[in-house]
Amino acid sequence: MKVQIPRGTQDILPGQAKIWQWLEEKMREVTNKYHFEEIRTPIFEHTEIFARGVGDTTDIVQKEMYSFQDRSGRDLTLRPEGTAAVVRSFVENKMYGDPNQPVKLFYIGPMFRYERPQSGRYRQFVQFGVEALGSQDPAIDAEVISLAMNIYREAGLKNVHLVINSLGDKESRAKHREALINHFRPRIGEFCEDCQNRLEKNPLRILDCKVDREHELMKTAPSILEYLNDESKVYFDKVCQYLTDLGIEYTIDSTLVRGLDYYNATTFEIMSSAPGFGAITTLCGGGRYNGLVEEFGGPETPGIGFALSIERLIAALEAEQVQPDIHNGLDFYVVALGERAKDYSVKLLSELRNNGFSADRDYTGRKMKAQLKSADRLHAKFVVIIGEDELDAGIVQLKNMETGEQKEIKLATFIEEIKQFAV
RNA sequence: GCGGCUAUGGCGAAGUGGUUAACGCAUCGGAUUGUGGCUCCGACAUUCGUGGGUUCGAUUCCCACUAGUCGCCCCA
Repeated sequence: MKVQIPRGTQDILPGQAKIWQWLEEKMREVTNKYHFEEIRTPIFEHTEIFARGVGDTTDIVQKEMYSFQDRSGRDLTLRPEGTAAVVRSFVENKMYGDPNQPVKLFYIGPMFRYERPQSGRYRQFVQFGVEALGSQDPAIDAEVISLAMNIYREAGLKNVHLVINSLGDKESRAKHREALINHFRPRIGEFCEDCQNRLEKNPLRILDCKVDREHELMKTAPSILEYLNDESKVYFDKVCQYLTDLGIEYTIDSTLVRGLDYYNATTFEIMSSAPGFGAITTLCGGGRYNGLVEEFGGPETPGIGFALSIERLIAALEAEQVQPDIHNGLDFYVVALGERAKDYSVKLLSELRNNGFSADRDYTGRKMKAQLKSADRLHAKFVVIIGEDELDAGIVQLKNMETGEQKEIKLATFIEEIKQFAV
């Protein structure tokens, strides 16, 4: 038997888990302020949900899904992203009938994609995401973006920047796509192999090719922004205006393309510019998905959301050397010497814990010196020492590990006295 | 799916085609019968990712596999 974690997954050990808890707490605080409420959907769905929602032609659906059949032959897939499932739930639970619109939801949980792992990319990773369904007010776009920026700020990141774009509506996109193909097709032979493949599949992608970035056709390529109809243009301007009002800096990048089919109108990414960060700089991606609810059989309902990866957020924290404010001190460590004292320490520990203190002791039969060393290593604030002499005298020694001071405490009034000194 | 690099004790890390596999950290024990952080002494890899090959002999060379890591595609 191979005792080995599956590829692209990771154990989050106690030290790291503290950082996760800290971040999750921050996220709950922020979403609470913005009044988004948590939704928990299953970790797997019918494969159809993602195929339809994310798009049949996307890389996610074509080559990255963890799909399987259950014992009854149902086609199921471990969720590769959160939005499709949230929209499925929105429709299935008829949340469009909720008098409180828009419906503002957030989720946090593992996602799965069958990819070759590298820095910032895993097969199981955790996304935090937000979805606002039922409003087409540019102010909600700005609110969603501001929420994301807030999370990074609360986490303590400095080197993040927002990139925003508008893909317009279906019609604008189709026209732009056609214009791009016409622009590149006559001379596509001069481009790299990847770009030649992109021409029909996703011509927008050609624009952020790293190989051919100096080609003259790149500079003269039609921009999506020129193809926006008046309505889309006004909407996008308004989103940008709100961002400015909120004091959020951004850059407009008309080549910003998102890899999922459901996006339209506003799209955005938040990237890390921290030095030493890996090749993958996208921390967060999101956008509008008007039309997705209808795709799942619901009424016409606009939506916008984003997803961010906790793993990448933590990587960014490390790159910026942000130290989360995490304390894990132990209040008491009980040093017991001899069988009788060890027996008694069980009671002492329980008393301490029942009074709200964190407390631990040695269970490996170490000598006193080693027990104190353990207490020191665990950053215990106090050590309670109990041996034969103390037991006979009905006392314990209370030692302050920071100052080294030590005093006797009567067992009869143990907790009362402890509370005086330890609080 | 494609490519580069890597794989030695709990961790970090030297090393050699030949027989005792450096060192540092951590850990444990002792110096100090019951008092931590400093110091000193001692202990701690029948074994060098797995499988195969070359060889009198492989941890060292070759191949495959597995895993890690970084990058491409694409994405969070």
